This record gives sequence, structure tokens and C-alpha cells, in this order.
Amino acid sequence: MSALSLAPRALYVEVAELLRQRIFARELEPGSWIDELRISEALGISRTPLREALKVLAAEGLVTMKVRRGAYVTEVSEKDLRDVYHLLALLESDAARVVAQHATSAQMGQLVALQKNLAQATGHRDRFFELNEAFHMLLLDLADNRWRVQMVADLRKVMKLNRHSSLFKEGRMEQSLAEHRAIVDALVARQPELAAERMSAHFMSGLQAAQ
Amino acid sequence: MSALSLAPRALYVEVAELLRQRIFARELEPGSWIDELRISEALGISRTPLREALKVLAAEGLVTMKVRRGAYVTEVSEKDLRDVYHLLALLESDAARVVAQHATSAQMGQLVALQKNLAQATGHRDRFFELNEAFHMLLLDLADNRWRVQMVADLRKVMKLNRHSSLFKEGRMEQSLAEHRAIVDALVARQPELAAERMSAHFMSGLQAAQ
DNA sequence: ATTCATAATTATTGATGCAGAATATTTTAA
DNA sequence: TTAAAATATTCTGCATCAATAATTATGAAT
Repeated sequence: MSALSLAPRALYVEVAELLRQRIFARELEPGSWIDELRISEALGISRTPLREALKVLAAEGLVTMKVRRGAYVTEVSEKDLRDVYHLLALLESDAARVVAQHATSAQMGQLVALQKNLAQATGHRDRFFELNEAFHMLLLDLADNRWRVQMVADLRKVMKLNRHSSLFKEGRMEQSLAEHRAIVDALVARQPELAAERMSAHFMSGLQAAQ
Repeated sequence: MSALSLAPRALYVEVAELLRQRIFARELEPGSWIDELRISEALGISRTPLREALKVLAAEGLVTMKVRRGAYVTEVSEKDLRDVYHLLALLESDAARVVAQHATSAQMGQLVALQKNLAQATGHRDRFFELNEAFHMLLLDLADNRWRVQMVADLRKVMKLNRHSSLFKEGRMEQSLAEHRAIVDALVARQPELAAERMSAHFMSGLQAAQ
């Protein structure tokens, strides 16, 4: 039993989170079938919460369900990855546009602060990756559209299914940092279209690095 | 038991579909709790497939789950509706842009044909509504991004939660038809930005009608 | 003897009913 | 009127049974 959490979660939520981790860690490989009995036994739980967790993951796109066959980890093709990046660019560049228009100066300050932390994390890949994600999520939060937050979160999960997407190639961190700086500059300068363009370019650059 | 379907579906899928219908028909009202026992008894099934169906609907945003409390139909505020329309406008206008750029002339023909059917359905609200949805879905299919298709489908379900969204006000059908015609014209003329703009305007106009 | 088709077996998922736990409601007493 | 206890309701998770797909075994034909 894990440490008692402040917000108690249902077992199926915990199981879904665990499976996500394993999928992202490639312990469960894309295309491989998920054996309900094996996993539930390994986790020491019954099949019911596992099956409910699989429904959640299916809705997120991480697994695909076939009737009377079960669930397998979704395979993400090169085209899928391009499509996902395309949508992320669309949704997040629009978020940048909205933030440039409507964010308070205090909120801009949050983005600038996070950007500075990011600048100090170059070289530390895990830390950089973490702060990078935090930056994008903060921007989304500030754009204040809960449906978009959910959709982007799901798309980012799918993106993580790809082997190369989470690995930054040589020099990618520096380039990414520069792109972030340019985005923040445009936001602070209250230039919505410029911010949106730069965010879109940021994703196109990220897609190239992933391929 | 319903007629045997060509593609046999799992019970939880059927139940999810049934619940969607009831939610859209306002038999299950936003904010009301879903009594697992009552509904499963009414449907003559056990609670397990119902619970799995609720997980699916929760992922779609139609119901909200509270741990140890169960599920209730999601309440959609005015702001939520605006946010959903904003995203639909963003996603579908981009789809129009893509279609204007990449669709074959045969595919353009499909859109034109559907548009003509729509023109003949003014006055018949249900039929018009059906064809309207078919038009948007065809456009999405032609844009060829399965992740977007899924996201738009989910957003449209949320949109339907709103009482006014599915009802066309007086004169709305004629206006909607004119907007569709303008969109198709831009598509056929291979003008991506114009098509995108008109699609966006179409949604803004739809939002006004819904409020 | 080998190969293909068919039948029997096995393994896995789908669904059910029940027991336990947490929460909400009602009742009772101060 | 408020607070605590008892009761009722509802959700969570498990063991079991049923249905279906996958696999193996069997037999006939070439």
C-alpha cells in the first residue's frame, strides 16, 4: 500500500496511471496485447479495476480495444506523430494568442519566471524536460479553456508513445530554449499573432527533432 | 434484444451509446446523479458494463466522476459553451484549410453533393441537422487526421449537452446554409485561408444562435 | 509422407452477483 | 437548535460463470 494521499483516488485511476508509466517506459510496447489476468495478478488486484483503467486509456488513445480480443498498446505511425504535432501546434499557438491578449502582468511574470528556471536547466535533460512541460501547461492554464487543457494533455500522452519524441537530440535543448525565449518575448510584448507564429514554429522544430 | 449488428459491439459500448442518447435527450439532466443500481436494473444488465460505460463517458466529458460519490451528468456553463465553440472553430477551420490544399477533385465533389442535399433539407429540422453533421464530419475525414476526428467528435458531444445548441432558431437554417455554401465555394476555389476564415465565422455565428 | 481443412481443446475476455467500505441521511438526545 | 449516533444508500473491488477467439489435434486427400 502506498503512502496515504490527501486526495484519495479510486483504484482504477491508480492503475491507469501505472499503466501509462509502463507504456511510456516501453515496458509495455506498442502493438503488444495487454493480458488482463497476468497484469491483475502481478499487481495483486482483480480484473475489474484493471478493465476500467483500460477504458480510460482507450479514451486517451494510449490503448486500442478490440471486442473479444482485449486491449493492445496503440502504435503511433510517423504520420500519426506528424498529425499530433500539427494539432498541438494549432492548439497551443492559439493558446499563446489568447494569453498575449488577456493575461495579467502577474501571470506574464509567472511565465517569465518559469522561462528563467528553464534557462538554468540546460544540460540536465530530465529537469529541462520537466520544466519544459510545466511551461507549456502553465501557458495552457492561463489561456483558461478546460477542454483545451484536456485535449492537449491527451495529445502529449500520445506524443510520448513515440520512441524519439521524448529524447532531445544534441543541441536541441539550446534551440528549444531560444524558441521559448522568443515566445515569451512576444507574449510580454502583447503581440498575439507573433506569439502564435513562434509557438507554431517551436512545434515544427520539435517535430523535425523527433524524426 | 436489438437486431443483430454486423459488427458486434461490447455491452459497455452499447450502454455508453444509450446513455449518450438519454443525456442528449435530457432524460438525464446535467447535474443529476446517475444511480448505477437503478439504471442497471432498468436496462436488465449488471453494474459492471454500466460502470465501464461511465468511464468512457467521463473521458468524453459527458459525465463527471467523484470518488465514492459516483457519476453525474456534466454541467456546461455559458463559458464552457463558448470555449467549446472556440476550439471547434479552431480545429474545423484548420481542417478546411487542409482540405482546400490537399483534397482531390473527387473528394470536393462529395462535399458539393452533400451541400446540395443540405440545401434541399431546409425546413426539415431533423434532416437538416443530420446532414449538417454529416457535412462537418466528411470535411474532417477528408482532412485525414484521426486524432482531430476524435477530438471534434468529443467536443460536439459536449456541445450537444447545451439545451439551445441543437435547436435552430428562426431563420438559422437559411443562414447556416448560406455559410456552408460560402465555405464550399472557398474550398472548391482552393483558397485555404478564405475557407478557414469562413468556417471560423460559421462557428461564431452558430455560437450566437445558441445563446 | 505432406498438406490442407475441420473439429476439439485451451486460453482469454465479457458479464454477473455478492461482500465490504465509504458516504449521506435520518433519528435521537442533550 | 445543535450534535452525535444509528441507519440507509451507494460505490468499490472480488470470485465465479459464460461466451468467444486462438490453438492444437485429427483426419482425409493428394
